[in-house]
Amino acid sequence: MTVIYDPQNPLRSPVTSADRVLYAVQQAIVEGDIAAGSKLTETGLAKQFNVSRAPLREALARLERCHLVERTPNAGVRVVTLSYESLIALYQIREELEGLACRLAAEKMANEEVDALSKLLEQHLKDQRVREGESYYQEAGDVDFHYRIILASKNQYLINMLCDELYFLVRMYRVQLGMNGPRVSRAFDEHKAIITAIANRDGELADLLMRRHISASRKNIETKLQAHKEVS
Amino acid sequence: MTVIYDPQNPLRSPVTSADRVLYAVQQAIVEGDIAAGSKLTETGLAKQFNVSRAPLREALARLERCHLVERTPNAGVRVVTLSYESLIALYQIREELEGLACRLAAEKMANEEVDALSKLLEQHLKDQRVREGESYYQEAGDVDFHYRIILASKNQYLINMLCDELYFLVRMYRVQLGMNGPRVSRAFDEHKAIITAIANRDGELADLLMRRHISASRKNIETKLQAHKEVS
DNA sequence: CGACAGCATTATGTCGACAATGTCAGGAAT
DNA sequence: ATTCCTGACATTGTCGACATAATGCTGTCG
Repeated sequence: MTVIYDPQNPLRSPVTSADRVLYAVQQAIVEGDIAAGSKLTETGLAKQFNVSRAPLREALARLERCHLVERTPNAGVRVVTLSYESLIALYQIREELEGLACRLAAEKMANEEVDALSKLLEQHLKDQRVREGESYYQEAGDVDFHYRIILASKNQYLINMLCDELYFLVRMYRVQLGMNGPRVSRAFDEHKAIITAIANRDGELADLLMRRHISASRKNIETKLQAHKEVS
Repeated sequence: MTVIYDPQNPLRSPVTSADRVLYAVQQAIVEGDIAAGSKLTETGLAKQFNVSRAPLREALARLERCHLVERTPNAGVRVVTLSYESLIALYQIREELEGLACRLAAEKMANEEVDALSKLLEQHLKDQRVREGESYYQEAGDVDFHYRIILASKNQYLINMLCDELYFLVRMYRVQLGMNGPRVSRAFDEHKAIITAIANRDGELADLLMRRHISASRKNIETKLQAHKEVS
């Protein structure tokens, strides 16, 4: 299985042309450089990236896998549009799966890993760039935290579904709606509580806290999305 | 998004060569005609199905998506092998996601849909072929029941993940380990209880019952897998 | 006898071209 | 004026061939 987020390959160095194109287009979609809802033509993208349509089609297929584009047979692919319904649907699943991930992590994480994660969090708290609310670092820190717990679950399907199939979409919502508000410090406290639960090997509590954390995050995005819709 | 199990297209009529090949290979893997763990070569399969490698590669990519094969860059694809760890991992996720599906179905299913599902179940109970334990019909009936609930959740990501990405693997375990034992009647009772909970709009209970139902199913398969391993 | 290096073979990755399908604008008929 | 048909255009689906990387064999060396 091609794991897009490969713990052995965190920098995602492309081994093939299709990888290169995938990473580029993926980022462009997530960050809004390619507008949501716009149509992607194979020939156009192929020219743009100086590759033939074969690797490009593979890249599109993999974009479809992570729900960033939708394909209709004989018609083409279109970048997904952000909507209230999709956001809710996405976060409902995140609650379940990341809750499970927490429960499993509480069982399987080595003490050293827990310490490392705890240190990572402290480091992010001290990091000036985070405190100044620079969106990118904050985003990266949060994603890193969630990724580590998911990976610690050691459940291959769970890892694949969350890191490869859902998280790009999560990031798309957060980036495009500009999630850099006052939730930062509260999120840190929530992260801290989750780690503590995991350290205490209290899977049930870790599960509950993660669900609440994600639920709070969802509510936060909901308000932004509301504002976003009112503008457009 | 290409929904492999399309409620509008339950017979999965192939619209493209890639579809045709996909359906054929998918079934062959699920039913064990292509052995678990065996290597699939693009050229070989292309000749076998009288198509070029382009649509075949797409079919393989989609097989990868539903976790039936694993691809290593520049090395090829290999049919997955059944293992205890994978089975557990798979069912852990099913418990969470199908539990969620039940909860959502209890909210969103129309009364008519609940009645229809209830009737479907009664019909399966009466069906002679099911009572005689013919594996295929029993399998189909169970899958149908679960599919309907998942579809009733109206959560696109949930539907996609369960019906398109996980259920072929679930079926692979069941078919290849010969799940046609005495669990049938108990499963029917469990299904019945789930429908009742949904009819009563008790999402919490439906969730719990579905989790237990899947857990029981897992334990049932675990014993078969154990026997399977001891033989081989 | 075992291990390693080099080569031949095979399979995957990529390419450009053709075929089939969908899209859209313009005109004819109602 | 609106609807339907028609045909040209654009885009996707498929093909065969070439480039490149992995696999397996063979012969040689330790």
